[in-house]
Amino acid sequence: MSAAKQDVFQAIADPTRRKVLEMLAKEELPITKIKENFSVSRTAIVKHLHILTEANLVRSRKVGREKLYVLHPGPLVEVRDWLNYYEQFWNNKLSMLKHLVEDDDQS
Amino acid sequence: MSAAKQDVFQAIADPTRRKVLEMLAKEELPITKIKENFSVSRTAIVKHLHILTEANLVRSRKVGREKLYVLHPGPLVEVRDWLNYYEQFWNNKLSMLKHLVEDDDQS
DNA sequence: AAATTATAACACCTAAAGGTTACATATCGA
DNA sequence: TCGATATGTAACCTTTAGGTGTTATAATTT
Repeated sequence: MSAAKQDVFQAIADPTRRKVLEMLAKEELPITKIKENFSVSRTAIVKHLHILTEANLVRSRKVGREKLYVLHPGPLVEVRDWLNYYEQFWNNKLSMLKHLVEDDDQS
Repeated sequence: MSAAKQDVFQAIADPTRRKVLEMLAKEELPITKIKENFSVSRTAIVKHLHILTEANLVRSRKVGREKLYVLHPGPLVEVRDWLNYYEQFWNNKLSMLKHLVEDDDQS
């Protein structure tokens, strides 16, 4: 009965959404306050908040006429777990894969 | 003079690309071999490889008529650094933010 | 009660993402 | 050299992402 949940990787792909997450990590904020930090419309921000909510990365509660959003970091564990698999490569623990991290990295 | 580089967060947002990365972490592979693991067309795979290349997540070299791809994990550091900022929340180190990780997580 | 403020709900637009088919080119093996 | 194999790429299609503006509803303030 659950609608197709938004993928956390897809949710954090957008720079605006990452910035929103950063704001909500520091404090609980209503939509209007969040919007103040961006040049896009409030409607656009609301859409991003919907996506973040579907990915379970934020939670909201209604207080008076305001809707307050806050970070819910739980799903980020999935990203961390995914990353952990690749840690071994830049940690240089597998000598047979040493060449992968030895060459110059122009990024 | 550099073309707008692909964002690594955007590059890893697609499940197919993540699966490709996983394959290339294990061994260097030509396009045709990569394609065998997916039901999409070879052209689609090539496009994904282009995006991964632009994000500098893979490297390739031509050997005979084959083009061999391999993982280049370097740019993943950016994701790790980004994640590290959020580690504190699920590590429960900031008591004032305890409520963020205490509630049930239905994911 | 009236004016203001915060959010919700639509309808709509454009560009990009992700996919396809078709065709061209290059290399290998016999 | 010829056929099979590997890749490059152009043209096209459909869906979605990210954005807009407008209108409606609910709570607050004066």
